Amino acid sequence: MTNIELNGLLNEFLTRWQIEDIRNMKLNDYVGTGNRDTFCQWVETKTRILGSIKGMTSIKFGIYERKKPNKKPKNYANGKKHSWLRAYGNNENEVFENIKSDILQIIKYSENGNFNKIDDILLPDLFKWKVAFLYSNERLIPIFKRDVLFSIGKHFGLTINRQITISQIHEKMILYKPFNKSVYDFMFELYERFGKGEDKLEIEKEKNIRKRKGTTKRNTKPQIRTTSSTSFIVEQKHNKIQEALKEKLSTKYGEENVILEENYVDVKLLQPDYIGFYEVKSSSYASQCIREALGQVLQYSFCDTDTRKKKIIVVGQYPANDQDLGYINYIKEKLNLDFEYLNISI
DNA sequence: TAGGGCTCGACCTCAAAGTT
DNA sequence: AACTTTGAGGTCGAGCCCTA
Repeated sequence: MTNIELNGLLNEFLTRWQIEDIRNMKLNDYVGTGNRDTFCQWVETKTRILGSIKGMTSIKFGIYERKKPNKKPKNYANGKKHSWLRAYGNNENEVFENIKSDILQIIKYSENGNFNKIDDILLPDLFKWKVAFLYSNERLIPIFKRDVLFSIGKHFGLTINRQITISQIHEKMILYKPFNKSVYDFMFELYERFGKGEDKLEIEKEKNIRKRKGTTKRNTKPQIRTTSSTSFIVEQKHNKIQEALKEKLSTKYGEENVILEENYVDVKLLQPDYIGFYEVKSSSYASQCIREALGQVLQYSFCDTDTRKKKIIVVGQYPANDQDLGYINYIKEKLNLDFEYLNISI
């Protein structure tokens, strides 16, 4: 499974389960026996290769449909067909609405990078952090098993006691992710070191399964969809950032000085003493945005015939972290460019 | 080619350990 | 003490391969 394929699977998930789909979701779209297209099926099984949350029972979803309606587990609340965590309410509908609103919260927090707020959500860790990962724009490392997380946390210098939160460990992992490695590469690396023996086996097994399946018809389908869905998601994000940037610049400099999409330049800003070329990128890390944008922007500013001074600004969604800043300074130094990185949150 | 045996994944139950 | 989390393990059925 290459990074591109993993990324394609993620985008397939995000295309199938957009926020609107979740808002409109009914209980039987969420969990259900025999239905392969439920949200929980996607999170647990279809995207298993993006970080497994197999192991615990279906109660990790907060509510599940029992295969044998008559066998009622005594630890949970039971309806005719469903069982759920008592804390979520007294009947199926109430419980499901509460869980749905929690899931929407998780997605919102995750998209905005407010990972510490996710700790307080009632759903079991395994499931809620997988959901968070899927919507995090690859800004979490997909490792979810408690013990493995604890070993990793310890390795990164955290004191593991009962006060430690999962988000703290995730923040550490993100911090230590080398910027030239994908979250999946880093996940495999960490799992190699900190996953227990049996877990390693499971991953090996999965790898083999994927390899074998790679040649069958079944696997070509998602790959074909991959390309289109990738650009779909990326485009959506790009447009959102571009809109937000335009708003911000218009407010500050006046609408008449902000030009969209002229000669393929995402946003151009006209000022008496300079022209700003803004190139918008949707990647998850500042360094990546810069890498993708620089060539383009240099060319635009070179081709523009205006004699005013030219400023180049690469725009991404997230603030630059320490590694990104190092990269930015390096480029500035080496290339002697009037160049900035700007983040616009959406 | 029917059917026995086997494996594997999916789903589920149980109970111990942990938490509040 | 009551409830939640978690690992271990059981059951079921689909799919595969082998053999009569």
